Amino acid sequence: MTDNAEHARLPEERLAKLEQLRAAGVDPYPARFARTDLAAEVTPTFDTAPGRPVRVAGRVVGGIRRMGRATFLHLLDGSGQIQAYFKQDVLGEQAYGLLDAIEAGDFLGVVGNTIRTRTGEVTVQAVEYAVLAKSLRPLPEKWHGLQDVETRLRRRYLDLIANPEVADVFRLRSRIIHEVRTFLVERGFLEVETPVLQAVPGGGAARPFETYYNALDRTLYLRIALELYLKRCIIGGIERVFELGRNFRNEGLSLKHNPEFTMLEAYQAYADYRDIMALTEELVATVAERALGSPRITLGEEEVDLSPPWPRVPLRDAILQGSSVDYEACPDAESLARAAAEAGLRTQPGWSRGKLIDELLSTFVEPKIREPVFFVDYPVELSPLAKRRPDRPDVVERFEAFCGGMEIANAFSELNDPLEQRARFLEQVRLKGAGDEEAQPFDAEFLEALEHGMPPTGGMGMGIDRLAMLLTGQRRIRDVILFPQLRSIE
RNA sequence: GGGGGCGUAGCUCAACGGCAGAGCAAGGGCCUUUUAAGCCCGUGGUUCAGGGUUCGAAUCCCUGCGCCCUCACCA
Repeated sequence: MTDNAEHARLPEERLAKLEQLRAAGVDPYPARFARTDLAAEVTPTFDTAPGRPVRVAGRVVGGIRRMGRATFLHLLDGSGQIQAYFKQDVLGEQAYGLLDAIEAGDFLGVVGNTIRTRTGEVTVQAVEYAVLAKSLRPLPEKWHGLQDVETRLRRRYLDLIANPEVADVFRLRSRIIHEVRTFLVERGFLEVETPVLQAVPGGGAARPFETYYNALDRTLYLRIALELYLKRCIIGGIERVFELGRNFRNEGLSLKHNPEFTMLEAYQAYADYRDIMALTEELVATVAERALGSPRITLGEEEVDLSPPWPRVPLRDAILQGSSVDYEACPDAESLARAAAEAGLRTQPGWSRGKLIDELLSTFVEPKIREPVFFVDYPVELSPLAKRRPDRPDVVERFEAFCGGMEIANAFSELNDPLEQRARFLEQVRLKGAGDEEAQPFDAEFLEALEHGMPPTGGMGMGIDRLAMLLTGQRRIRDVILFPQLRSIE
């Protein structure tokens, strides 16, 4: 639906019910109701204490079964549903009669005793009830639920009410993030918060959102990564540090991309990328175990085991196997572009060697990955912030973790040689000048910090939305983000 | 941005060149253990918006808006 005027109109029948309540002296929006019981807890406690008094509250969902002088309905609260049963001879004619003004969507508080109905459902038989909030708009249809994707996303609250499995996904997402945080804190990591508004949007390769700060009369950018500030923390002596926060990238929407997304970055002094690999696989398996009860997850038809250790595969071997292209046999962009084109990659003129390698990876390798795997030995030109392997200066101490057809983590032994970092930044600046829009900016303040000395450090970034997709079995990133980006309504 | 599909009642969907419909929701009536309650009766429409073709358009054509799929882009 795109017609705002249509939605602005309130159903007159609902307004009439509201007036009916007010005319009877009922406040349709009272400030409080003393709830003592959650819907989901009423049924399991019935057998040990049948007939006990309870006070439940929630939204009226589903159909109201009005049968003359008896009425049944279900209340939905944050824990689940419970049936309530109203009889005229218990409530009295006036209170019972006011149920006429109650509709699906309204919030009710019910005071009563638990009973088991003829069909076996534990139910609260009302002694009294209170209107807690009158709803002025109808809920989506109860049987088919809410199907229209646009409505589900634009008015997610209706989706949450109509489709209980959606609420389950977000409960699980919360649990996953909690377990990630717990895992890191248990291992001595300190959680910090670093600036979202940055003068130099570094730490990754992406186009930033730009904004303007009036008081200082300067352009600022929303961060695209957490990296450079967390390294400042390491330099400052916080030896294990992490941040769970939102990054912003001014790029396209896809099944796996939203312009704002949640990132975990964790840095550990005196660790290298091998230590971080062990940390990463243990983190994912532990979070799955604690949030789902098992390190085994379901991906479509398949079951995938996240338990460590995950295989370590050189990137060159993975691409060779996936595409028959051996990029180490192609030392320059021209020869690699030819080989990639022969393998079926649709190349574009001007792509760098690094770009070609990345395209080979994402086209021929990434989509086929099911079980978790680490790719290692990344070419230095793809990794301006990573340390070189001492025995092989053409590759860096870096890995990316893949699972279920997605990249879920990226990590390296952090480059802590300030002079080399300066040279790498200058190379990025050169690439930017040559038209590479993803090349990273020169960050003089970060370099100055690095010049004060950073201990050997391993660092890792993990896409939390993608981790949530993996562990909740969702195919689309927007299904694990409550309010994903959509085009605006006129 | 390219290609394809879709947009009809509050919701889920029909009608596909010839009177815009059903189920649910909402309204009225009956019903004191229902749970997709049931039975009876009514109500509800700028067919996304604008233009065109036609005797006649929800239907065909064009433009715009939005959503979905897909490709591109996005490590």
